[in-house]
Amino acid sequence: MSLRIGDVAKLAGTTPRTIRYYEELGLLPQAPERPSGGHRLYSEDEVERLREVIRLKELLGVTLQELKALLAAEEARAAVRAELQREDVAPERRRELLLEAQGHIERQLELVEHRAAELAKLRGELLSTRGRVRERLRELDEIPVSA
Amino acid sequence: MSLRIGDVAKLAGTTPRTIRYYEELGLLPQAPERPSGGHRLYSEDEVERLREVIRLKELLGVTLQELKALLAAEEARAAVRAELQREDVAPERRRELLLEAQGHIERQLELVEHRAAELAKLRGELLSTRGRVRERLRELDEIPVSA
DNA sequence: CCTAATCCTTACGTTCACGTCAGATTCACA
DNA sequence: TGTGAATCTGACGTGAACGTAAGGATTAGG
Repeated sequence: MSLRIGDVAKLAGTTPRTIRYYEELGLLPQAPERPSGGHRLYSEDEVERLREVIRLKELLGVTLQELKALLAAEEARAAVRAELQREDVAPERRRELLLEAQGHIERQLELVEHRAAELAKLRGELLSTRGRVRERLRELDEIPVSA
Repeated sequence: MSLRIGDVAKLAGTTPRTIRYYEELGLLPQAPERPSGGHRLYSEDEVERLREVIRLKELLGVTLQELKALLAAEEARAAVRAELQREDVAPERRRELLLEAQGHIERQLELVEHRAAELAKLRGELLSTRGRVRERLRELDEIPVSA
């Protein structure tokens, strides 16, 4: 049910130190739960969140500070989810939250699509180069046959 | 015709220090040309090469050491191009060079395609999340109309 | 040919993203 | 209830990827 920092680290493929560091930077909520002992306790959701942070970091190649800015999105969405759970939210407020979340998603999408496009371009170049190399190899193979 | 290190840096959007650093690591040929003065002189080709290094670094998110290994590909291809220019290369040697180049390209492709796939996945997730948010916004818009 | 701009090497400094160690505290469990 | 394992908070260490400063040589332009 509740995981300790070491468990979370293993589940997410990282280390306790990294988790504390991310918390210190504000990439993770400042202290999910701290029973009287002072030890951090996490839920499965926190593991997911951490996995997502790591994934974004690797895929987008941004600094942790930039990532923190981007992750305002996640927090906003978490807030939205939490607030939207209750049915008694004023439609106006609902709209506000959703629009904010949408903006953040849009920013992430732009970043992702930009990188995806660059990668696709690179991939295309590599493919055509490989094609040329293959052709030359075929040419080499044909000569001895015709000779 | 021949560019100095500062020109190359500007053209490639980096600094002289970085160029020297890359040369030191072996990412760039150890010293394109050094007339009696000792100053480095580059050609347009070197600028392209440097741009490519920077591009790969950013897109693949690898360390400079890993990148150096990957760039053995470029050097092999450069060698191939140089050697294939001359028509008097033994077909056997030709084949050898081409196969080597092919192997390097294959490695780059694997890396690129892996990252591209991950990015595509992330993009898909973001798109579907955006879709859901949009839907909820539409729902919000409809209620006042029916009321 | 003279001078400001650029370049050289060497070497120390810096930022990021953690690793690692110390000393004390807390937790799991036999 | 004791005890070994895990966690806590500092604090210092580290590797990667450069930045920056010093002191001297070189080059470009008027």
